Amino acid sequence: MKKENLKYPKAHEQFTKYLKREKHRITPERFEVLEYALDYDGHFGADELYIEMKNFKSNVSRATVYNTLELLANCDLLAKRHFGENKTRYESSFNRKNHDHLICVNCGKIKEFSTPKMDKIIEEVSKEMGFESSGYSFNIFGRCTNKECGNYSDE
Amino acid sequence: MKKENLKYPKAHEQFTKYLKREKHRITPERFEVLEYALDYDGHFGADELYIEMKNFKSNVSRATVYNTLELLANCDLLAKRHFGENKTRYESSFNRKNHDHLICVNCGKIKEFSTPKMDKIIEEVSKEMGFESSGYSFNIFGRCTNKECGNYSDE
DNA sequence: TTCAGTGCAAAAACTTTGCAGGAGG
DNA sequence: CCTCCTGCAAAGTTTTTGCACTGAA
Repeated sequence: MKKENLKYPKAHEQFTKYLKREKHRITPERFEVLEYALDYDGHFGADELYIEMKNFKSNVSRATVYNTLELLANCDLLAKRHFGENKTRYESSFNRKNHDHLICVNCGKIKEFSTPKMDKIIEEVSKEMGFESSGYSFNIFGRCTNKECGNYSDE
Repeated sequence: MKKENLKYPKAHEQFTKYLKREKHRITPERFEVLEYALDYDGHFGADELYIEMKNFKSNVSRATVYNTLELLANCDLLAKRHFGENKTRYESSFNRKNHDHLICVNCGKIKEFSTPKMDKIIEEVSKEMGFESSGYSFNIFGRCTNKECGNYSDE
């Protein structure tokens, strides 16, 4: 069941431009992955998205999902994340501002935050170390201090 | 070939204390992993260390290496790292000060840096978000700007 | 027409688990 | 003596690869 009407025309356009520029072919499967990825609420792993798509009767293969997520990350429609597990997670970065993460090691919840100070630090460090930065990851691990945190589920 | 003379008596002591406190048994295998881990130059994965130990005719099993590295991380003799690959890396944090990492996406090299500003940011964010922080990871990705960077090897 | 992209399944890379036997406390 | 720990191998998880076929340009 392919989706007929595009929910994210701007994202489609951006992806199309990228694919042309990098001389990748424009295929319906790639746009199908795009739609599901942007629809996904929160962070997801490649295999999770694949399963989700299978549940909705999509025929896109696992290999294509992995391949396409990589492309979507390359053109900044998705952001790659690593939260200390041995798997790559993605999240939509389409029309969202940059942010970093607080990860509760007790309940597993992930909160977002952002601070303008990071940019300055990265700039300073890069200059000092002879480095041209293209991205970063900043995760704080710890525990929520609110009451409802307590029932750990490892996701 | 077990190592007969201990290269890291202080670390042994610290590990022993931890094992007793947490009611884990004190076994020669665990100390053997400790020695190899602290001897390792730079960051390493669990399996890498296992192979290294095998090469030196150690009989310690894979499961024990994985288990022991986890224990060593828990008592702060090692630090766990995730550099955007889907594997856990460790590095000695015994007698070393905290530091963050610059990762060259071109040549794979990892440089270390540290800045006192991170502590302040973490404190501020934690207070603001209702969070009790116990650790963090901060990696900057980009490219070295020096000449010898150019031959990418994915390690 | 051509070759990159696809689907599928098999393999790879890393980690965890089950089990039986052995040693630490 | 009672478990916890160990070694081994098997299984689990996530990602990548090989191959034959298809469809975008």
